[in-house]
Order: sequence, then structure tokens, then C-alpha cells
Amino acid sequence: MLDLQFICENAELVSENNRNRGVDVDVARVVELRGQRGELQQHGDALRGEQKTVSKQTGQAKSQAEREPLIARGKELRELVATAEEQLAAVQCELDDLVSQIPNMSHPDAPVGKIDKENIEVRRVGEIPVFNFKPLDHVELAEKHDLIDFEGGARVAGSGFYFLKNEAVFLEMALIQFAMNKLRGEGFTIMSTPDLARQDVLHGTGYNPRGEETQIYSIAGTDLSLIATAEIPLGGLLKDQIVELEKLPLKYAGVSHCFRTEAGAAGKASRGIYRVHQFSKVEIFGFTAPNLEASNAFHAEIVRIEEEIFQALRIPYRVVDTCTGDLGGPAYRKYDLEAWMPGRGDAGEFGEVTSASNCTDYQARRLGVRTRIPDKKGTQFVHTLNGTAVAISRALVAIFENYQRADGTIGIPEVLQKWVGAEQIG
RNA sequence: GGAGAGGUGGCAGAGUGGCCGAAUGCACUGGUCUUGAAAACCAGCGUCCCGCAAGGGACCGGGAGUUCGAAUCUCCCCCUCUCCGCCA
Repeated sequence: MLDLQFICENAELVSENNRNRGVDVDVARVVELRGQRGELQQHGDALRGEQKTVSKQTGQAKSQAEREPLIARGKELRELVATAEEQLAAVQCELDDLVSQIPNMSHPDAPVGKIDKENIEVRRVGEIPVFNFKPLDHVELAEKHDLIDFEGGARVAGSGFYFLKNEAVFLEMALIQFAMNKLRGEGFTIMSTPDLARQDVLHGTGYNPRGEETQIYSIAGTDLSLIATAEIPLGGLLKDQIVELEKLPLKYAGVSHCFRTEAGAAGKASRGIYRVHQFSKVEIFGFTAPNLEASNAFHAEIVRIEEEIFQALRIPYRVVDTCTGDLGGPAYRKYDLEAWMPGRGDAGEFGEVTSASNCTDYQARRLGVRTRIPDKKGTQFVHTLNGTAVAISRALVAIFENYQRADGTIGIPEVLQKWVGAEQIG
């Protein structure tokens, strides 16, 4: 959520940003509603002020005769206040609805574009493997080595679910171990998070469980939903808290299951475990001081760590600067890592494996995470950032496909071998 | 899941219908005193909304209700603690 005052004072700028992001919100209407809200609020405040005075006088009145006209006026005021509050609530409701649709502002250097094709490749790292045989994709490899049971997953929970089997299980745990150790070494507090979250936490982090095209599974009869990422519980961790400035930045790494309905993704359905309803992920989340120097620095740190993880796994990747139309609501700037996946497309393609977003104060404003700055009155919203350390399903695709060998075996990345307890599969 | 006790400012904790945005203590900030510190004393010290400001308003877990008036009474919900049951 953007600051309402900022929106109204920079209506043209906000509208332009909306256009760049492919979002259509009537900003002029927001300005109009804000004016109405101010008037209604002052009107209501005045009525409540009188109500307060009258009720106080009623309490101090000495006789019944003195009291009666005051009580009568009080009854009138109760009606008037109720009406005023209804009007205010209606305006506030429309205002909230519009404001919540306005995306964050964008970094001035973020590429302007509508779709992911317009993202800009920043750099490539690692050697794309050349095979002297026809490489298999991860589904074929998994079948050959009995690593994933898709039929069993479908029987239990439907299409899009799967069982990991054998070395794939150890690989999952090894990737989590590896990422968590790395992050702890970088000074992060490591967490294992709830896999469910309340409605207000979902909303605060920018996820909408009720929308038509929601990615979120909801638990019937409760206000809980399955989380789509540990970003949700980690963001909610400090909901409505005031954090001391000296404690920032707060750096967390959380492992969780992630659940996604993938509604609307039917057309882009892909083979195997690239796009699934459930996977495990180690997520990075940070709260920084409320200034761009602090959050941009932490953003760079997240990207550095993500790259170091994929470098350590020896998987070739490229870094992509996400264009405005592909940023989503909360991000101010976003970098994705795309790993080389030899089994994808006709002759291999890059596929997204991580993303790193600076959400500035957009999430914090909704979540109510604030800090105090000396010499500034009141509180300021902190900046929040999130990034993927490792999404297991996507990482497995990249590992299987890049590490396959002519003899049919699959190598295991050296840094994971001590946890997997083997050097290769097969 | 059952029974009970609770949820008040940064923390502790009083407050059972108007004099309460809220006693008191601790913490914190400034000052006096002191060579300095401590102690003592004095003063200040919540968040949010509207407003250029002066100022006004909201907030005692959340929501609805009763009342001229609710931290205080009623109902629903959430959370915490204790005990019992169940259970990884």
C-alpha cells in the first residue's frame, strides 16, 4: 500500500507508474474520496465532540428537569453520529479498495515493459553444459532413477502433487541444510515457519486469498490459508510492532512448505515438478531501516547470496532485472535468477529459480511494522525485502538436468554430498 | 475438545457506568544537585486519524449491542495461562 498523502500529492506520477505496471486505477477518484473522507471525518468529530460534552453535562446535572433535555439531545446525537459513521465507512471502504490496487512505485532504473520477455538480462554466470548425447529432461531422469512418483501424488492429492523418493528426498534435505547453513553464516536468524497464516497476514504481505485468480488455498470454516511462501509468515512475524532502529536490519531465513493453486496457469502447464501445487523452499526475508540506502544495500546482499548458492551448486544461471509490468504489486525492484535447464524447450532454456524483491515500505505500511527515527516525530514504516534462497522443486530440476552424464548417472553437487551421503545417483 | 483464570500505555499493574487516555511503580528523556557518577528531587514521556495551524477526534485484545454516556454491563470471536482429555 502506498501512502495516501503521497498518492494525492503525486497523482500524475502514480498514474504513470500504474500505466507502466499495467494496472488501471482511477487515481483522480482516490483524490476525490480523500477530500470527502476529510469532510466526513471532521463532521463526525464535531458531532462526537458535542456528544461528549452533552453526556458530561448529563452526569453533572443536578435535577431531573435539567437532565431531560440533555438526554433528548444525546439521543439525537447518537443517531447523527451513527449516520455520519456509516457515510464515512462507505467512503473509506471504496478508498481502501482503490488504494490497495495501486502497486508500489518503481525503481527509476527498473526496465519499463509489460511482460517477462521485456526483462533485462544483467549477467550470465557459469558454463552451459555441452552434452555429447541427447540430454533427458528431469521427468525422464526421475523416472529412470525412481526419484519422483507423480502417479502416487495424483492418486493422493491430484494432479500437481508428487512424492519425492530415494535420493531426491535426501537432496531436498541437503539443499535446505546447505542454504540454512550458508544463511546462518551470513548472520541470518534461521526459522522454520507456520505453513498456515491468517487472512490479515496474507493481506498485509500483499496476497489476496479471495480473488478470482488467487494462488492461495484457504481452509474452509477458518480464516486461515496455506502459505504460498515463507515470505508470508516472516512478514507477519512483526505485524503491528514498533522495532527499535538499532535492531535493524533484521535478517531472517525461513524454511516452509509452499502451496499454490496455480489458478489460471492451465495454459502454461509444464512437465514434471517445475510448476506444482506444493514444494519446500528456503526464503530470505529482511526488515531494514526506512531509507533506500539501507534497503537497496540489503537487496544487493540478497542477490549476492542467491548467486553464491547457485555458484556453489555449479549451476549456470543468469540474473534478470524484472520489468515494471512483471513486478507484481509490492515490489519496487526485483531481480530473478534463472537457472539453465537443459531439458526445457527444444535445446534447453533458462527457468526462474529465485527472485529478490525490495518492497520498500509498501508491505510494512499494510503490516504496521514501524520504527522510530530520532528527531522525526511519530513512527516510520520500515522497508521489507524478500528473496528465494532455494526453491527445492526448481533446484531439483536444474540439478538433475545439468548433472546428467553419458552413462546415465546423475552427479550430486559436491557441496551437497555430505548430506546426501553419495556422489552420484545410479 | 472440556473446565477455570486472564488480555489495560515500553514493561509491571490499579481501575465494576460520568470526575479515566487512564493511578502507581519501573524503564526512558531533560533539568537541579555533584569534581564525576550514583542517590534524591523537579519536569517530560503512547499510537493513529482529520487540519496550514490553533485545535478536534479515535484507540483499554477484535467486533456487535445496551445507555444521554462504556476500560467498566451483555453477546460473539481471537489470543495467553493452568488443569483434564487426546495426540506426533
